[in-house]
Amino acid sequence: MPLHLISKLESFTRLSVLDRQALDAVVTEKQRRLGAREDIICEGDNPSHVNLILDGWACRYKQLEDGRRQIISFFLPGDFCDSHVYVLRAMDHSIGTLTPVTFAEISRDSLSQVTSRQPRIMQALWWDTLVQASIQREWTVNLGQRSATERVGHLLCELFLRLRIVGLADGDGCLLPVTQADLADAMGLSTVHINRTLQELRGAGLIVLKGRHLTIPDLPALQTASLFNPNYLHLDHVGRHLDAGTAGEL
Amino acid sequence: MPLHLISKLESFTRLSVLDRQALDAVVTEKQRRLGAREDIICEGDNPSHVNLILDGWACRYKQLEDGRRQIISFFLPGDFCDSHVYVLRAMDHSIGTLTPVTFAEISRDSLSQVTSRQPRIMQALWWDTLVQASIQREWTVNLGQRSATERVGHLLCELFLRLRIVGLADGDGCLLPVTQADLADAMGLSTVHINRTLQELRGAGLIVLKGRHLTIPDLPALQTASLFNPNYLHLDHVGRHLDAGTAGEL
DNA sequence: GGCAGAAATTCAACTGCGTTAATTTCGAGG
DNA sequence: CCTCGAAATTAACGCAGTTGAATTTCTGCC
Repeated sequence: MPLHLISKLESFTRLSVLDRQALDAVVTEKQRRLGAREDIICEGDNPSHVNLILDGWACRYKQLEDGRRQIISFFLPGDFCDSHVYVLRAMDHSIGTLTPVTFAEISRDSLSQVTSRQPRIMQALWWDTLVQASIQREWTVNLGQRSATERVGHLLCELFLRLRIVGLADGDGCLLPVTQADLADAMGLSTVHINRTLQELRGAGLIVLKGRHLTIPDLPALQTASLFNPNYLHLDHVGRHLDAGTAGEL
Repeated sequence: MPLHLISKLESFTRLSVLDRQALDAVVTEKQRRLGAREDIICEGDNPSHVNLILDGWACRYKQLEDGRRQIISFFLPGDFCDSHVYVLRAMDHSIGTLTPVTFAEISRDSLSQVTSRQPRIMQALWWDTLVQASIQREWTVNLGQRSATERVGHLLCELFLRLRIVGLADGDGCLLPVTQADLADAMGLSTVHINRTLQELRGAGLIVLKGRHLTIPDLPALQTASLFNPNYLHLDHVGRHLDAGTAGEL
């Protein structure tokens, strides 16, 4: 049961075997797979269920009438694309894949059944939802205040830590399966300048980026250079669990 | 009972007399008042209750170590500052007043009691929460893609419409009780450039801004100029209710 | 009505990032 | 191994927005 979601939720609270089984059942119910650069759901659609990314990277994005595109958030394995969307009448943005993606379609009923029967899961999903909102706020700060270098550095710190809690980091590195154009759309910069910025980070020895693999040889250094403060990811519980030696290697 | 929150929620769903009474009780429980430029709650604090703005303007903000400040969102009368914050261990941002503010401190228990007893309220608060998240996403687009003029125009459209659904607009205008420095911190621009931008919008006849009062003589024109699409505010229900002649003038 | 501090406005010099476009490298498929 | 399209890289030039500082206009208060 290699469920990234579980590994993430367990960084917040401990789940019982029953909890895990319940989650597993919900996720197994209906799965879909898409190739890279396809839409999972489009602006204007009427959302009927919740999507959970199981494998691959996706993103939320909006396209302005004149073609400009903003990537609003990245979805990594274990991320929900909007629990509770169905309260709203129509999607105000689209969700698309960046790489080939496997995801679970969870019906409104299944989800509310699990959460009402397993209060731990309810609590954990709440935590996850709040963290996602917090990440969105941090992006506002990132786009509003940070220079290009700080901004990109900050994003790389965030993605690395997020991948780490779902068990997708390898030591001091991780996969970064997106193009520089994608990064540009996310950071509100041009591709040319993203390229310049990455060179600069490489030149300063803060990152090693070859092909689709990112290494951060000195995370604290990159964090400092990017004015990155991890508190917004609310990982405060993680340490304790790892120390207890229970979660961590799921 | 001049509760802006109620007027907002009724733009989403109809509330019963009981619903309204319940909300009123919760809000009356404990109220506080602060002057302008004070903090309601600070980064690092452990949140114990939910705050609801009753009167005045506040904002969410983050301050970087080197002093740069980003306003992450504006809170208008009727806005909740994070339902469910208390799930998290510590605030990752601060909430401060921009004008003198009256707000209600709602305890975790009171809130969960109301929502469990009045499902309509639960549903309406969910809608409100999702709309707030949607606004945060739109700010990401705003900061990432729009030019200074579009960006400021977009913000003014948003604030006007948000004030309108809580009954605080007067025809084609509303109060705008914030300084240009505040707008600058929200838009990721310098005060100098905010000033230039406002001049430009004035020059184009898109806004009239005198003292603390804003008039938008031709809202569709400002919307077009700002690439503003109101769908992200999810007001789709409002029209129907107003047509029915029930809500609107609360 | 006058004073003090805050807010708004204006100016000029400067720069970070965008734009356009050309060139090189990479990766998947034949 | 070769080819083709996508992605990455590089360079030159322009502009939107910044910085710092000075000036003017408000606003609240005595």
